[in-house]
Amino acid sequence: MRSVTLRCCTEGVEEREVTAAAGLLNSAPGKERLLGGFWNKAMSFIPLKRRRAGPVSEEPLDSLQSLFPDVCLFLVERRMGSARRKFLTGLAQKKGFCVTPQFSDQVTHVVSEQNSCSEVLLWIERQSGQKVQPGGAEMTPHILDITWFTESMSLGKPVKVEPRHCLGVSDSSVSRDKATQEIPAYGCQRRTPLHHHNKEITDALEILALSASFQGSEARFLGFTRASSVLKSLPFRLQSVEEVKDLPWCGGHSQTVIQEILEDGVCREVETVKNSEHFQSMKALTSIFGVGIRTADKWYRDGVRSLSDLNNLGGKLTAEQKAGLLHYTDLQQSVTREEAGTVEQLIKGALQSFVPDVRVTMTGGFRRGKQEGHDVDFLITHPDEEALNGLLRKAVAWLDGKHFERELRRFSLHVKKMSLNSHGLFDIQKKCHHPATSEEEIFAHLGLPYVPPSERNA
DNA sequence: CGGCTTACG
DNA sequence: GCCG
DNA sequence: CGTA
Repeated sequence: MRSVTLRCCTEGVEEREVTAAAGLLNSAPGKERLLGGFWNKAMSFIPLKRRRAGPVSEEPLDSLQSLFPDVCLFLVERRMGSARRKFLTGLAQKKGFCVTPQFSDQVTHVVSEQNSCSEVLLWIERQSGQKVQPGGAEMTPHILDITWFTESMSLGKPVKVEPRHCLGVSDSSVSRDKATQEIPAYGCQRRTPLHHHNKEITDALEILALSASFQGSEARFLGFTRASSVLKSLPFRLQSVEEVKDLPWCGGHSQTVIQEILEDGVCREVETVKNSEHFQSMKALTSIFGVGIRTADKWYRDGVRSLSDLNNLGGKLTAEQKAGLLHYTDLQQSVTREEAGTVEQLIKGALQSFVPDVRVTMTGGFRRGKQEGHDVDFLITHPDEEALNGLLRKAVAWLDGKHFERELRRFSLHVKKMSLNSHGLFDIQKKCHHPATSEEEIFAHLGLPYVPPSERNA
């Protein structure tokens, strides 16, 4: 096992991390040290005296009357889930929209997420017993995608209904051609499951990405990584290279790779890279904690090829690298999901014996559904801070999945002109922070459909 | 042809 | 490497 | 420069 990372948030204190040293859990004294080691540090972030949760100014319901009398929303809970529906309802009400919990003929805008039009109609009919006829008589509701909702929330008023917001009237009228479906360009606009249909190809592209980074080209690394990410989000298995011609990021070089894998099962360039001494050495050397590309490459030019060659390097190692080498095998061990769960219970139980209302949430790879990982991430939070500062900082920490997070920040900056940093969203042009209290609100404010953690493996 | 996440130790 |  |  590699490490346990805790992000600790408390009132008035910047988010801080405490990382326990590696391999401790495996030994009996290790457990002691695991808890003892970062324990005091972790506890020191939590106020000794529990502050009373401050007077939370609950907005009275009658102040939430609709600003838009001719608009009545109904949110379809199917595939949205009650928690998210509740959240979106609150968001809309805060912005002055009327949202009805029950479908009725008062409803003007039906909003759904991940349902087809016919699914929505069927669902409403079964739930409410009412027949809905979209596009028929003039007083019938719009059947809309969540995009209409998020755009309206961004603007603070109902946007004009456009064809792109509407779910197709009949499923057959919508093109079902899998090759022509629009795949958005940013990873944070797509759902990316951990397990997908084109692993052979994405593995190949990721080898080339890694190789590019070993050659010092972060840019080419990104190129291959984005191509790989797009293919991970495809809901089907590629059969021909033609199918990627219109996909973002799948340009000439990537297409060559894809075609070769599809036709021969292997790609010549990828095999060459995998067999190359530089690639193998760089992979071995950078696997040492504290050794990055620059150091590894310098060592390579000095003739170092493997870990054992490092003994001849003598004192040329930094303290961190010596530690990295010392704990090398420990650090290489991986943790199973079950072990992570055990650690979670261990930490949760122990922490809560001190401070009853502390909350422990697992984040990182396991939250995204991975069965194995090289570290376990937790977020430790305390209600005092939640009441005061909201959940945003934690939310940002939740937006994991390295590439996903990177894409989210790039989208935020380039499309929305907002910087997404550890303090939340900062509007560059208006020079102001946007009040956001949860992970979902970040997506909403960026006008993005919500992507659950398990689909952030971009 | 410029740009490619962000912050921290 | 790929896009705007 | 390295880590996440």
